[in-house]
Amino acid sequence: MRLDLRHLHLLVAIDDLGSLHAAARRLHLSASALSLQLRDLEDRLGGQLFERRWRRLHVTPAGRRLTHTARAVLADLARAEAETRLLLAGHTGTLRITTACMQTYHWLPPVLESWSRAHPDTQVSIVGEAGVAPLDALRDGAIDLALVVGDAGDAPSDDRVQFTPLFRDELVALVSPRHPLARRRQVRARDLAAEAYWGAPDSFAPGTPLGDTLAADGVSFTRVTPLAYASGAPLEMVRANLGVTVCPRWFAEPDLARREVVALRIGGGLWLDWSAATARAGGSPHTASFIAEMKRHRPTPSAAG
DNA sequence: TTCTCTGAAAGTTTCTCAGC
DNA sequence: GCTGAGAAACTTTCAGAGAA
Repeated sequence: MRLDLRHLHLLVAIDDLGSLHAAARRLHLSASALSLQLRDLEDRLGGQLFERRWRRLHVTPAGRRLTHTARAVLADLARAEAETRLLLAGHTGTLRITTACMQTYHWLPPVLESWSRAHPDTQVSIVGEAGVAPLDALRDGAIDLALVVGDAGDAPSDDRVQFTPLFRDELVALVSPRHPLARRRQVRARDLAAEAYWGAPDSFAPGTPLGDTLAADGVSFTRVTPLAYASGAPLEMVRANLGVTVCPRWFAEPDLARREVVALRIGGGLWLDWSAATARAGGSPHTASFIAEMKRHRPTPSAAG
């Protein structure tokens, strides 16, 4: 069994466009050539990748699996090609970063914009998949810099990783102004546990500030709807008075300013210390200037509570 | 010889439109 | 609104050409 690059291009083009004819136009081939390629690929794999329905091709579950990988491989290859061109042209390379928390993408754009203007020869690449285990990615050399919660005191002892404190922000509970808890300035973990929770379950996983507070009170959320913070959906649910969510105060600052939600301190206050983790040796020479740029754009003390 | 391509032709399905 | 004819669009198959 041997998959060629042309097969990957074929899969993605048909999946995108829904027909062999359109895919052929995109790939600058004849439809008959693509038909043969597709049949060849299906013969090699021993099954259908696209279901022929009338004049359209619909991807099968098996085809979807392979198409997903084809997209990733082609995207990776395109990145590698672009970076290689930059290197060959004398540019200084790429700064690869990741973050352990999707919420940071709200303040990263101005950092990226400002830093890229000052470093036009260096491309910043956000390695999203490394966010799952950023320190591992750092040790493996897959990234140059990771935005993480915590510092050297929280991480397992490792001489290869260096932490630079960036800022501290407060984790608050958000409710609608119409919610009964909205009249309070402060809530206990057990008050929140009785509510419907909208947000990522890993935000109250064991070891997180919220998870530890819930555990200390001997309670846990029973009605949880997993939603990505980056989608904005948890805040929409809170605004509709359908429950609570917990996130950094600065993240909800626009909604707080418009009085569309109310922020409540949890217990005596839950705090997140954000750091930039970098490799002590062998990393990109640009990490220091990027960290300096992040410090310039960090959430302000008033927004961070 | 093998692989990959093009072009022609056949067959299928959808779209459009006139006629009822 | 329904029906049928013709046009258009599409996939598939086949024969043959060109490159390695």
